[in-house]
Order: sequence, then C-alpha cells, then structure tokens
Amino acid sequence: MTSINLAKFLPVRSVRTGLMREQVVDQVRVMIKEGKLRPGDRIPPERELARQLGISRASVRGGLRFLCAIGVLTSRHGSGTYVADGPPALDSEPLDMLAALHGFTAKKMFEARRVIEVAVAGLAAEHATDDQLTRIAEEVTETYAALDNPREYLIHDFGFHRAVAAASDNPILATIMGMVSDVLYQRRVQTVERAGDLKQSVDMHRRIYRAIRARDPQTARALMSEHLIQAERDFTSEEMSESVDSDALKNSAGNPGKRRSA
Amino acid sequence: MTSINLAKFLPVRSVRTGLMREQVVDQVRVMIKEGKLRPGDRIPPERELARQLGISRASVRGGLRFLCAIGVLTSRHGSGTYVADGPPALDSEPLDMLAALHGFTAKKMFEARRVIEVAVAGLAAEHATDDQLTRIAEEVTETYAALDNPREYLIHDFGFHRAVAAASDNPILATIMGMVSDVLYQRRVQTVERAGDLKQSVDMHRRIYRAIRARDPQTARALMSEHLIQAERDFTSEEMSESVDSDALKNSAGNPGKRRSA
DNA sequence: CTGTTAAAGTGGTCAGACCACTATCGGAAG
DNA sequence: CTTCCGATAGTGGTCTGACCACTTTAACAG
Repeated sequence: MTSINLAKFLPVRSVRTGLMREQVVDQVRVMIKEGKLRPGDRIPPERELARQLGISRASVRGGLRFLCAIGVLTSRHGSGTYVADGPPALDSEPLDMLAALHGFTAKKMFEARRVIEVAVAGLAAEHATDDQLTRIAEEVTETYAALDNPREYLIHDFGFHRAVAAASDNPILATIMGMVSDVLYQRRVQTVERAGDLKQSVDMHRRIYRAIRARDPQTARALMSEHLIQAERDFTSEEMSESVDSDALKNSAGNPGKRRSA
Repeated sequence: MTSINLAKFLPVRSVRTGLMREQVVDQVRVMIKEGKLRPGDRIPPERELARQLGISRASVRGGLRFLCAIGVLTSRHGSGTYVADGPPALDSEPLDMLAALHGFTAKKMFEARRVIEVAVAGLAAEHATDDQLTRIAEEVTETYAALDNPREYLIHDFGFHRAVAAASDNPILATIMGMVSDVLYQRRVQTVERAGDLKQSVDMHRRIYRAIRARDPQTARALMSEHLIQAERDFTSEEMSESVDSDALKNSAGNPGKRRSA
C-alpha cells in the first residue's frame, strides 16, 4: 500500500446507499456461498478488512458482530475471527427472546418439540448408523448413571434427544430441534431439583433406543410421542411445586449445548 | 447527573471479566423477560444507555447490534431503536448461512419442511378461526389470479403456506416454518421463471384449504404431504433446466417475508 | 390553517489510541 | 537435547470525541 486511505475522497457512501457494515456481511456471505470459506477457517484481521474495503474498523466490527450474532463467525480475543465449526447449530437465544416477547406458552413449546422429535425419531430408526446407535446407547447409560444427580441427569437426558436427532440424517431438523430443546432445557434446569420419577423417563429412553436399533420407525415415533407427552406433564407439575430456594442454583446451571455470547 | 463519568475510576472490567457489550444485552434481555419491554417500544438512545451503564457508546452499539442481528431490536436511522413488533419471526439468514456452510441439500430441506408443514396443516384444521380461514382463502384466490406472473405467483404461493401456519395456533411452529420456507423461497425465486405446471399446484392449495375448512386434519395432512412431495419434484426439475439468463432477475426478486439487514 | 424551513435528536461512520489476551519464538535452565 | 519461560508481535475489545445522514418536531411565513 503506497497511499493514505482514499476512501475519504470518494463519495463511497453516495454510490451505494447501503450501510457500510453491510459490505462486510455481503463479502463474507458471498465467500461462504462460493465455498471459499469453510468451517474453522480464519478470516483476515479486522484492520486488514477495513483497509481492503476502504471503510473504518468500527464499521468492519459492526458487520463482524452481526455475523457473530447469527452464529456464522466466532471471535477469539487475541487470536482472530473464525468461521464457526463443529456440528451445525442455531443459537437458541433468538427463539428464547421471541418466546418472552410474545408470551409463547410451554404447552405450545412442547407441542412444537413433539412434532419435530417424533418425526426425527422415525427418521433415526430408518437411517441411524452403527456409530450413531452407539452414541444414543451411551447417553442412555449415562442417564441411568446420573439418576441421583438431577443436574447431570438433565444433561444426558437432552443429550439423548440430541443424539437421536443427529442420527436422523437430516441436519436441518436436528438443528431446529436443538434450538427448541435448548430453550426448554434452560427452563427445565431451574426446576429439575423438584423432579419426580426420573427413572420412568430413562426407561422410556431405553425403549426408544431399542425401537430405533430395531429399525422400527413406527414404534420409535409412538414411543417418542408418548415420552414427550409425559415429559410435558412432569415439567408442568415441577413448575407447579413452587419452592422458595428455586433460584439458588440458577446461576451455576451448566448447559449441554453451546452457548454463544455477543 | 451531577458528575463526570465515574466508570474510568472503577475497575469495572476487573470485577466482571465479561464483555462490556454483554451488559447491554443482559439489560435488554432482563427487561424483556420481566415484561418491561414490549414489541414496538422504543429503547433509550445509545448515548444515554452508554451514560447509564458507564460504558462507551461503541460498546453499547456492539450490544445493540447483537440484539438487532438476532431480530429482537430494529434500528431506524435518525429515529431510534425499537423492540421488534409485528408477528413473531426468526431471521432466515442464519439457517441460510448454515445451509451454505454445511452443504445442506435441497432434499433434506424439503424433508424438514414437510415434517413441519404437514403437522401445521393438521393443527390448522383443528384450530383455524374464521378470520384465518378467510386469510387462507384469499391467498388461494390471489395465487390463481397470478398464474401468468411467476414472480407474483410465488409470493402468494408462500403466502398461502404462511397463512396456514398462522392458523395452526402454534406460533413456534409457524415461526420455524417461516424460517425454513423463507430459505426455500429465496432459492425458488431464481428458478420459478422456468416453472412448469403452476395450476396443478394451486389446485392443491384449494383442496388443502377445503380440508382445513372442513375440520378434517387427516385429509389436510395427507394433501399437504402430497403437495410438498410434488413441489420438491417441480423444484428439482426447475433447477435441472439450467438457463443462461438465470441470474438476470436475481437482484430484483421481491420477498414476501421480512428481510432484516445488519 | 397550511406548507416550508430551521433546529434538535438519533443512529451511522470515522479516526486514532490504548488495553487485554493469545500465539510464537528465542534463549536460559535442566 | 529437551523443557520452561519471558519478551514480543498480532489480534480482538474498548474508549474518546468528532462529524455525517436521516428523522422528527416545532417554529415560522404565507
């Protein structure tokens, strides 16, 4: 680079009425859709992007923050900004906010979850690989082992459902299910200490697993439906039994899924 | 306010290792969950939020940008920042990016859509109000009227599905369906000019509508399933017939849903 | 009362600086 | 030679203050 920033002499703002930070988003979007950016890749430093696009670093950061917010990028302080890797996932925060904003009821939430999970269970029975079956079985085992530890139990409870979704061979449904169940998980973790019969629930997990392993979609669907109807009942009764110390452990609550921040 | 900014004298950064902009997100999140912020409300100006929280305006903007990105807030240049209003909706951009990043196939996309829409059609048959039935009928009519205008046709095609979802009485499923179908819409709009028999599709819409109006969930579900299987076939064949001028109208493509920007 | 204009308010951008954290590489200690 | 550690860039995070672009409002002229 031989010269000072030319941008200030060019009416860049005028030619494209769009926002400056949109340039960053568009640039990254195009590169992703053209396959030039793969999960795990590192993108250029903010200062260099600013120079390349002829805009300020503040605007670059605006665009990058947007992409971080929707889960496409992740920033690591001191290291760089990377394209999100790992299994595809949608942040549950938007849905969670939407639920609070529009007063979505738990009943409707469970209904949505049931619609998706029942289908997912059927697909898993059709498509699960041996590895995926093993993964499901492991979660069942871990859940049994955590029957006396509500917090740990819950992690493997939802881990089971996540494993089933992963075995459905449909990443879109798995991703959406993960988003919905994550919202439910965050509510559940606050009440699970007052839970009733946990064993009954794991037993059902085991039966679902067996149906999937037996390649029996119909049974898998039926059992999953029954299981979720029961889960809703349990959840509702947990919420009913208000206890004074309910928020004692609210803060230290772990999360089985990934949790993005701004 | 009687004093200068005190923040610089306090080791704010130290006590909470968290990011500064997270303060903004947390503040808004709490206010939403406590019901103090309703859709359509205007939040304080950036400069005032910065003063209240004792952080810089840049950090405030960071937090607000995050909330805008996930669809909770919308900024209006020169006016203010508002809590998102209108019907609940999840931005399709995250799912769209995820699809590009992980190579989700159209086949899987349609499968996911079918799972959700079939269920939604059944629920609509059970719960649709008269107004919602009218809304669905209107979309069918408009679609018939646009049979000779592929672009307009497509808007009302997806409008029909959106109307059915709205009638399901489950905002979560409706929101998720909107997100998925929006991704499909954006791909479809690029190929619809080469579409084949549009009338067959809208005829099916009419039959679905009748099943819903007749309060016949089973038929509604069956017809919706059949309809979407056919829609997938149509879409696939449209994509096969590659044409040189396919991107001529790509830019001017309208969008029936809302489209957020950074 | 109506239409126009000026002013204030607000989000968007810019500039340059400094802080906090990470990764890397060289040299010192074992 | 290996291991450990400290210096050193490199990178994202934050701060400051200024100015620009747009919207809204209110004052003003007709």
